[in-house]
Amino acid sequence: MHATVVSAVPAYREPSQKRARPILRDVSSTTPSCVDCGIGSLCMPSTMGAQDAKHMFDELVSTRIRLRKGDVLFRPGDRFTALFAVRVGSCKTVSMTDDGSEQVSGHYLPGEIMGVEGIGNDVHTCQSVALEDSEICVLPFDRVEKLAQREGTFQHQLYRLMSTAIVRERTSAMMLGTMRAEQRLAAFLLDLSNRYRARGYSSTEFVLRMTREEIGSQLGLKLETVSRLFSRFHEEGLIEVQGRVIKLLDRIGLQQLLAAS
Amino acid sequence: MHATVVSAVPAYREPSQKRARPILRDVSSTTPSCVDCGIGSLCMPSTMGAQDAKHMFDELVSTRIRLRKGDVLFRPGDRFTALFAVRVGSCKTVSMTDDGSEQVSGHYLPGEIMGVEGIGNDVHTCQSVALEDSEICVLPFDRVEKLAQREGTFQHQLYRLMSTAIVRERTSAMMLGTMRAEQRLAAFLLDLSNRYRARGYSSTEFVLRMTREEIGSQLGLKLETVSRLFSRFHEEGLIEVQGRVIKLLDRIGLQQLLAAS
DNA sequence: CGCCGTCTTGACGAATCTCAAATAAAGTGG
DNA sequence: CCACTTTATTTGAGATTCGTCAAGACGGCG
Repeated sequence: MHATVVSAVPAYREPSQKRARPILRDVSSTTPSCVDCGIGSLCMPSTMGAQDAKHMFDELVSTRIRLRKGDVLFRPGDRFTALFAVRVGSCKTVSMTDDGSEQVSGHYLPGEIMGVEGIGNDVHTCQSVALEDSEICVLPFDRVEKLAQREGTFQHQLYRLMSTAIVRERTSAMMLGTMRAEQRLAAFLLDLSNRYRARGYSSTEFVLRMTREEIGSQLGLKLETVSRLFSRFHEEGLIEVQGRVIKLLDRIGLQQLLAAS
Repeated sequence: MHATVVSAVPAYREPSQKRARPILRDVSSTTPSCVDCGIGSLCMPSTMGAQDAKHMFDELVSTRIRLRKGDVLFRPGDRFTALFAVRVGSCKTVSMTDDGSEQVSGHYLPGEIMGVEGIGNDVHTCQSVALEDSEICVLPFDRVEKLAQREGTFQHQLYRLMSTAIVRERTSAMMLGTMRAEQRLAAFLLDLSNRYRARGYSSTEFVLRMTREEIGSQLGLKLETVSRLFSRFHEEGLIEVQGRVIKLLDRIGLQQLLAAS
């Protein structure tokens, strides 16, 4: 929809898709440093001590950006200059095929890092959009690179970050290639549940930040199919659904769905 | 099928899946160096001069391995110690979901590098199998790492390699999520054609090294569907099929298939 | 309170899978 | 090199899954 190419850092100020928005605020001065960040060492699962990791991050994070729901953090074609860590809130990434169709390709929770696919190509290849009001830590890549060069441990974390991204994409390709609709949705819910648990949130009750259409897009399904499946899972006593509020009632049952042929 | 975990380098000697095979020969001494390798700078699309790149590679390649069709280069769980560049032949990678289903996740031609997903996790997460008798260059990762540390340009190549892998996986997820069967197969053929052209082979006539089942697995389709589509493409004058020998007759037509809703 | 985006549900149709059988090709042992 | 065995491919018929189209309900926001 937008073709404008802008640098996302440090003074990113692109308006949202739907309406004019105030300039995104740099909230660095008003927020605590990485050392006190509640995310802990989730940002990069670390073999370093948590404290070491956090100090490193303090060195890396240049600014923080506040996004409002629907705001775009970066788009395809934007020059890659930084990685982005979700601090608060959540984002989706949307990719496009050459022929123009779009698909939700990623979903990022606090502590997860976006933009990795841009390393090495110097441009972003997808669009990142806030699913709710969010706060994003900006990690300028030149700093990341310098630190990686100086600190072998950190270099390894960077490799790990990229490997993880490869494995994540591959997992999602596997899901789309081998699973039926109900299995994909069950896998989606279980994955979400696990990631919430890892962040200290409830793993059995959470709010979906994506619409049925966005979930469907990520899973290669139509929104009606997603809706029907939620209803069916509900009937079968696997989950409880109230709009976007989900309760997992029978985790084992969901896991069995996955195993079933 | 096999659970044995072995180090793939330098003396990899796993028998094939079906029958005992002679120990894989290290053919380093009998083959020319990277400088003379016909692949040119394809191994890592490079911003360096081709000569520089080749010399670097000479420094990196420890041994070469000869695989016979069906031989396994590495498996999930194998310790990651090296990257593998296809020199001659071709390989597939096969990934497994937690519930045990398999899918072909990658297809590597001469000059392409396998094993990237193992960087950072220290284990391989998929299985690599030769689709035909092949020759593989082994790039021990400690050497890669050292060179990357010393040479900024090469470090960047390494990042690029990993980014490319991310984008490749994402592209394949997009295909599976948004395209219909005929579009997936058309995209598969066009991609193959482009990659053969980039290697100086005919882009209009080539031999498929995968079975219908393997192609289907990669595209999230059943072998019968792949077979039917080949027949239909043939009827429609898009391609000519003789078993695994494919001629592209109407590239435009195939591309139009992709664009079509 | 009414509008608009989102969600649910039904009926129908198309795409793809499953099962089955025949044919073709490739690999094996003599 | 041939005969035999095994594996791969093609093709058909019918079943299943999921998408499409359409209508109505729900819910949040101005």
